[in-house]
Amino acid sequence: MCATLTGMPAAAIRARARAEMINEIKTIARRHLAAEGANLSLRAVARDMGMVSSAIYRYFPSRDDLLTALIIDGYHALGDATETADTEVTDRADLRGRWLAACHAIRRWALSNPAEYALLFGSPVPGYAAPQETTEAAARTPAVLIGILADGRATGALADPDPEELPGPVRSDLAAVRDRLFPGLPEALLARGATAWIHCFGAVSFEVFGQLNGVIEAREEYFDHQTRQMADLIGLPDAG
Amino acid sequence: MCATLTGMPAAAIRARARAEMINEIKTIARRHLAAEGANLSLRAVARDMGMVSSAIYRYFPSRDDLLTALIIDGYHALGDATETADTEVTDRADLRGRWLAACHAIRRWALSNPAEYALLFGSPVPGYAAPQETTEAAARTPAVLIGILADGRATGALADPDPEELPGPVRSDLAAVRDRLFPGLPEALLARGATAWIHCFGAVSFEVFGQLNGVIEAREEYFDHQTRQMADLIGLPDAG
DNA sequence: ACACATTCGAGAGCACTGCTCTTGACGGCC
DNA sequence: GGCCGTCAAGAGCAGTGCTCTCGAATGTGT
Repeated sequence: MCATLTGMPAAAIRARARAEMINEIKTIARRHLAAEGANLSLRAVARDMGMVSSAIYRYFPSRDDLLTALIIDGYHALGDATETADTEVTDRADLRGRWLAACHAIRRWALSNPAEYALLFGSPVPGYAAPQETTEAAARTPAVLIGILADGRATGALADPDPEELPGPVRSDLAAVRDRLFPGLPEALLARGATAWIHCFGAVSFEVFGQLNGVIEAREEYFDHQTRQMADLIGLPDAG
Repeated sequence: MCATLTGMPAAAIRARARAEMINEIKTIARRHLAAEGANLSLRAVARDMGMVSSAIYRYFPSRDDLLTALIIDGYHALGDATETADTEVTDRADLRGRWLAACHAIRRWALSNPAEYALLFGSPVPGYAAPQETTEAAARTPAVLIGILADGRATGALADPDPEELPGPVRSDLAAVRDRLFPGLPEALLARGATAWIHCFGAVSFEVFGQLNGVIEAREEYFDHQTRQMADLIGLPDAG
């Protein structure tokens, strides 16, 4: 292995070791997160790595920075899961199928990674303000959902809702989002998509945060049913 | 004041002092919760009371028990707010008006008590399992919402949705809830109400947990708009 | 009236946390 | 060989939840 490294400048190999170290810290931190929930202990992570706690601070200046890194990774993981679920629907014109696939992917990811999901969408940490990078990564998941609607409008499958159904201030807020991310999309269609996305988030949070305990047992069917109701609200047509 | 107490048996006056102590602890704990978020410190509460931390354990066997008490209080406060908002609508036949009033009351309470709201509906504490008492208190708020639908069905204002729109397992889960709380209500109507309630929870959580930051500024109008969309989904008629 | 039991607050102490600062060991670069 | 940046280690600070023991009240039974 030295053979492969001799050619590299010293700075590069150091940077490489550093990156691997950061990755290992994040991996172990994720494991702790999954096992014990949000109160992540730097010392415990350090113990698992056979290091002393102060050494972690060489790589993350504070616990919050570690959490930020995990949050960004989480948003990307969720975004990836949602994107692939959408792209795996071969019939691109099947808007409802794509919508359902994306929503189910969100739910599945959340159930597989409840602690990370709680980190992303649960109660915010008191003193913690999400830096700009997180909001960019966070936008990926709703972007997939709204993208389905944009596709539908582009092909004429989705009619433009009456813009008058939106209150003025809401319309201009949404217009700003539209201009940034989905040029040409009518605000009212964006609003319907946002409502459905917020419902999806609510349904997943309800389940992951335990509010469904003792009430609904057929969780997946229930989620599917609700998602279909919301697809109706958006006006997503059945396939074919 | 001794005059008012001399007649009481000693046990009663002790119990009274104890109850006042418990109330003061909860009040101060709530203040800390509002100021610094979920990581409530028993020692800080004790300091504010001029007591030593171990004395708190005379009244609450653990921090989790204090949290449980705060959670139950919170559910009741939210339930009260929602109930009064509904009952204050004088035209009891105005189902949509009652629904909107209740949802707005939920949002207002959450915005006024974000830390308590996070305690109720945010990420669950890792080792913490909500005892039975909390779920009873928790049921009050959705009960108000579903009660509006039950009223509408009783007066014939709300038609029964097609029961076939529900998957079998979901239907039997909901039937169990119905038999416990809303006898006679069709499962499909209950399902629509639950979907709208879950959306309401999602919209409020989205706002309280900061996911709307930098995206929507006209928060109240936006919430109102979404709630009206959901009222349409339920089939709530306009007033009159 | 005296002894007993209960209740309560205080204090010390344990094991743990995030974080800071200092120290000493490496390993390339001039 | 000397210099400098990088790194891990250790001690230490202030804080946490929680347990245990102690002394001081206070009301009760004899």
